Amino acid sequence: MARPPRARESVLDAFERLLVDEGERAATMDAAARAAGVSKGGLLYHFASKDALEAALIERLTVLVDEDVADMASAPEGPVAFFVRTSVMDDDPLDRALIATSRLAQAGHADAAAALRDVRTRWEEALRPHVRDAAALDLVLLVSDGLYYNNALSGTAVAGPVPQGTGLDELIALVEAAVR
Amino acid sequence: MARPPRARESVLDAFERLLVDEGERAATMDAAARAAGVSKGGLLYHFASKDALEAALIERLTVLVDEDVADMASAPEGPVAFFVRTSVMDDDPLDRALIATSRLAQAGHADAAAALRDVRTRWEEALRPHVRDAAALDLVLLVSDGLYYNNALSGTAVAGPVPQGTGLDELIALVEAAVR
DNA sequence: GTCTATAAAAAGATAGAC
DNA sequence: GTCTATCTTTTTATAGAC
Repeated sequence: MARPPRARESVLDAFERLLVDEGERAATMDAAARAAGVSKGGLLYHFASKDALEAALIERLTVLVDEDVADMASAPEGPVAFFVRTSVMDDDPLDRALIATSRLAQAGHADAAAALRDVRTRWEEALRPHVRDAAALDLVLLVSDGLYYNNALSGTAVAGPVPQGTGLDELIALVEAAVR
Repeated sequence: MARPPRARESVLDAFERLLVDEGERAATMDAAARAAGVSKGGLLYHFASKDALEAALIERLTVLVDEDVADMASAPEGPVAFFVRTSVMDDDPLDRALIATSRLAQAGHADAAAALRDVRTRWEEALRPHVRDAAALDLVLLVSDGLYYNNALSGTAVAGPVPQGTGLDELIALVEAAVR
């Protein structure tokens, strides 16, 4: 686990990319193998089943969220602003893993849905000390969820209406004023 | 179109229910036919292909959103409060059609994603006159998106953390204070 | 309008060579 | 570790009887 084989990582990357860019239907084992430049047999050496491939993606998400929660706690602009700002997809590894896992959850993968609920709970715990009350906490989390939801939709379609630049700064200011 | 055959409606209802309750993978034509109590051949008389079934669901959503936008304009508590409140799933036809279409979009159905973007644009137009500025409009829409996203996740898994009752009232008050 | 039977394609998975 | 070949199951779709 310390040094995962690069072919294995390539397959997982390709699987994640297919989920994000083309949706769950397109993310077959066959397509993931082809996109990673290996044969189906090669893929199956690293992931014995589709479920194993999906579990590996969820595990990747969990690790990335560990890092994110730590980063959030030490963010200079404060956890709330950091959290809302980083909810806007800039195509970083966490965003990709989150959208990909969301696709699995919507397809009916129970473990993916459970993982997403767990991620949300961890963010909730990290943010609670920094907002006024329960309604304020809901507001921050829901704005973040909304941003992710729109990012998730734009992946498969035309660019979504997610605020960027100045618009994003204004949104953050508005949220901070409401929850502080 | 004035009087759609009831068998046809049963199939569409069943397809929608499978999408919402069990996810896109479970929403096969076979499963929809069985759940509706007809044979596969019976289903195919009404919907010649899976794509036709999906298109009918999207059409259903469009009609329900027409009604919703009209209701919003005449809501006693005002469009913003009405909009946020009705974003919390109470299992009405619009909510179900919206979640079901969202599942298709995440699976990679381009028309479903386009329909959802169109729905969002129509809500945006209806709300714009009732909020202070662009950031306020973003805030309202994102909170709503966040509520739908959480509803969508709870469908396939354990009940989601969506505010209800007093908590919801407080959230609405917070949003209204921020955007008015 | 609804059914059964069947074909055709796609997806997941196994076996064994290299 | 990676490949090709093959098998099984599932899913979509067609044909034609009733």
